[in-house]
Formats: sequence, C-alpha cells, structure tokens
Amino acid sequence: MASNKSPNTPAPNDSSDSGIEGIRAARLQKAEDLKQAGQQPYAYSWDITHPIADLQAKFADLEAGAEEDFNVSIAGRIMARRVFGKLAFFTVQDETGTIQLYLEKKTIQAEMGEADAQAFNHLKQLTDAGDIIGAQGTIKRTDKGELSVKVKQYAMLTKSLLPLPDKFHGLTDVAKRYRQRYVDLIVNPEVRDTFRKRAKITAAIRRHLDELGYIEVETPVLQSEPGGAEARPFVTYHNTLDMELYLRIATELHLKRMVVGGFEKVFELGRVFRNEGISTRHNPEFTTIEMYQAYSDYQDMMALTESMIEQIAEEVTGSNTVTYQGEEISFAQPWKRVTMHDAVKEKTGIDFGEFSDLAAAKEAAKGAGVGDVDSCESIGHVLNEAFEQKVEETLIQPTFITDYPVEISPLSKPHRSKPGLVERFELFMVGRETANGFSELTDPVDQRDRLELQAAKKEAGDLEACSVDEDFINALE
RNA sequence: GGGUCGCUAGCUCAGUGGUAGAGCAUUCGGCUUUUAACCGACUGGUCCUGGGUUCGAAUCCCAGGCGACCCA
Repeated sequence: MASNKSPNTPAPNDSSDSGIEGIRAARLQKAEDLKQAGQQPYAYSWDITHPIADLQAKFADLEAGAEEDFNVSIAGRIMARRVFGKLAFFTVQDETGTIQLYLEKKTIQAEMGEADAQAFNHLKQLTDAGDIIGAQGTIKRTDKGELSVKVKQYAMLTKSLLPLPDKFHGLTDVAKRYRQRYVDLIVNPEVRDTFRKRAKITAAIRRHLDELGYIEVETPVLQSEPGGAEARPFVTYHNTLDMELYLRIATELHLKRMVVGGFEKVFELGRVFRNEGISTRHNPEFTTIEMYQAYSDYQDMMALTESMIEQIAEEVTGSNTVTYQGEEISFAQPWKRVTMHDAVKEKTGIDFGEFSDLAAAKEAAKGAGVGDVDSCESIGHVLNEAFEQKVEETLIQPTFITDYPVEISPLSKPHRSKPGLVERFELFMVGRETANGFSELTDPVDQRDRLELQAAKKEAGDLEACSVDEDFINALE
C-alpha cells in the first residue's frame, strides 16, 4: 500500500497499538464511542460556578470526611486518574489550581442513569489524562483529607488525542518546553505564575508611566535603516517599494524623533529583533522598554528607574525584596552608583584613568587576567573588556554603573566635567545588564561624527555596526 | 565560531562488542478512600543519519545532523 510519509503524519503501523499513533487511534475511537453514548466529545459550553482556587480557599477549613451540600460546577483538564471498581478519583486542573473529583458509581448512575445507563463505565473507559472535563456536584473532603467535588454529573468538554508527558518526571527537555509552550504550561504550573507576573509587571509599568505623564507610542518595526544599537538585523523585503527593509533592533531613534516632534515624555514597550546567537538567555525577538524625557539628564533617568522598579516590585510581589534563583535582591532605594573606572579599579586594582598609552593599558589589563584585549582599539575598549570580564558578574544587587568611555557610547552626551567620558549609566542586577540610559546626545554635528565612525566600521566588515541614519540627523537639526 | 556532554519505546532513563531493557503512559482483567494508587497480563524500537572496523556494533572509529551547557 502506497503512503505519503511526512514527519507530522507517520504512516500507520499495523503492529503498533501502543506507540503514539496507537494511542491517537484509540482516543479517536473513544471520541466516537462517546458520540454513540450520546455525549459530545467537543462540547460547545459548560457553565462554571467557581474557579478551583476559590473552592480550595472557601473550604480550606472543612474537616476530613466531612461533606457540604453545596452545589458547584467546575471545568478543567484531567491530570491524573485513579480508578477502582466502583469508585474513581480524578485530579483536575483549571487555570487557578487543582481539585480532586470523587466519582462514585452509585451517585453518578442515580443522577445520569436515565440519559446513559453506562455513565460510570463510560467515565472509566472513555476518559484519559489530558481530557478537559466538566463536573457538577457537591463538596466533600475525603477521609484522606483531599478536598473533592463529589460528582453528580460530568460531561466531556474536549477529548484529547495525545498523551501528556510522564506524570512524575514531567517535561524536562528545555527545547521542547520552549517549542511546545502549551505542554509546558499544562504540566508545569509555576510557568503560569511567571506569565501572570509578567502581565502584572507590564500593566504596572504602563500605569506608573501614565501617572508620570508619559504617553505610549508604537514606532515602525520595519525600517529602511536599523539603528539605536549594535546588532545584526533581520532583513526582509517590501514588494511594492521594491526594497529591502530591516526589522528594528531598537526603538531608540524613532522615539527620539517623537521628542523632536514635541512630545516631552514618551515610551514604547515592544519587540525588537536581533539576528544573532540563540540560547535560553538570548531570544532573537525580545521585549524592551525605552523611555525618553526632554530636559532631563541621566541622573533624572536613574532616579526614575529605581523608583519605578521598586514600586513595581511592591505592586507585583507585595515586597521590595525578591528572591531570584537563590539570590535575595533588594530594590530598596537608593541603589548603589559607581563609575565604570571605580568599579574596575576596585576589582582589578587598575586605574585606567591614569593611562594615556593604549599599549600600557593593554599590558596592565593582561596582568590582571583580562583576556581578548589585543584587538581593542582604544583605552575605553580595554576598560570595557576589564569591566565585562571582572566586574559584571559580581554585581548582584541593583547597581548603576556610570560615566562610560565615549568610544563605546555613540548616542550619549559628553560628560559635563570629565573629558573622554559620556553621561551614561547601565543598570546591573544578578550579574546581568538590565538597563542602559544617557543624557541623550542632541548636538547634530557631534551625532553625525559618531555615526560616521560607526558607518566606517560597517564598511570595514563589522556586521553589528550601523549606517548613518540621515533622517534622524535631519530631525536633530 | 570554539569546547564539553548528550541523542535508545509516547515520557523519564538503564544498557562499554554477543538474543533490545526498566518505571510510568497505552491496551486487557481485578478492586469503593486513592493522590507517582495497587495487583496480574499484554503491547510498544529506523538504538539520530551515513560510512568504516569486526564472525558479530546501541556499544569502537570517521563524517554529518539535532540539542543542552560553558566560552566568544
């Protein structure tokens, strides 16, 4: 028999009745049997009286063995089945939590027997872990202390065709967790909490900035000239214009155009795209927030950053202290501020402010165990290497690093009192950079010079360097 | 891009040259207090791919693919 093979639809295998295809075929048959029994395997609706977490809270004090003649109707996914001859226990999970179904043949047959003389047997034979089921009944805490719905009536809401991952080990394959997020969300409840917290954080950011008089904007994602960061862009193509376009690598340059246009406080919370390495820490598409405020310098932006993050932490977690991967992080203001030169000096003993000779700076850096300095083209770059290799991972508590070398900061204003430096900060916590801010460069002549330096690097083959965005210079002018 | 490790049943994993394995899941039977239910029976495999060594390869060698972690 000829068959078209494809990875998604493996050819049926006659001898396989417990492989994945066998399971799927068996479950399709169960869906068919449900229809024969007068049940719809994919229901249109089911009335719910309570989220499961509400029931767990409401009856937290109910004693083991006690019953409550309180009618409830719930719905959720069957996560585990424990079936006996005339009694069964299902663990059911909805968005809010889990509860046990107490499924007694006697009760179910009395309530449903008229519609389906085999209602209990069908429950045993035609349901599987993974199915979404609706259940209506009363509240009972079993002798063993598990809060349960003593079911009078049930209905299949969605028959699943594929098995859930191992009930004990769960889904541990990181790649599969990320590529099949829906499975991850089903079997790893803590992942749902992460999603909820994230939604609370973005809502709190918007509320906070709205109260400060910011307006939220959406700037172009498709750009003819990507800029605002050093990164390789994704390239796409516009048919009608017959030209290549790039997905943005940052929102910066268009937000600054908004400021030029007269909006004094703007922000954008949105996706940017960088065509680079991929790992569990680096996604090619990720979300950033950029905020711009006219007439303000980097000190103002640091103050805004620390107060906003402390308040959000309190709103989302109820505390300004959070534990992240075993580290206790305190967001209590004020956060530590230290210049890049001082931070490097503290860890390496080297004061890069004393060097005027590049070669001498490289020697000193090597002496302190800093690698990869041979290709550095300025003392500022050597300083940056030393910082990244020796300091960054030690910054666990929120810390602002300030006053960066001009060579690595093409968009910042020169420092008002320190030559060769710019008014820039980066925020570090748990050893990673989490924010970056400047007194924004507003001098169009200086800006052109710095972008042309970048363009020269691009000409020389640096795939992360950007070109001169003439329209942006025009806006500044 | 470099290094290390991995890829065996739906899931989690054993198996270092001699008949392809376990637990869970699935299927069948039993069971009214389980919660990783239990008891009994069955089923399920391109051992990532290709080549090589060997009487014989999941196992050793070479090349490639995919993935994880670390580094850049």
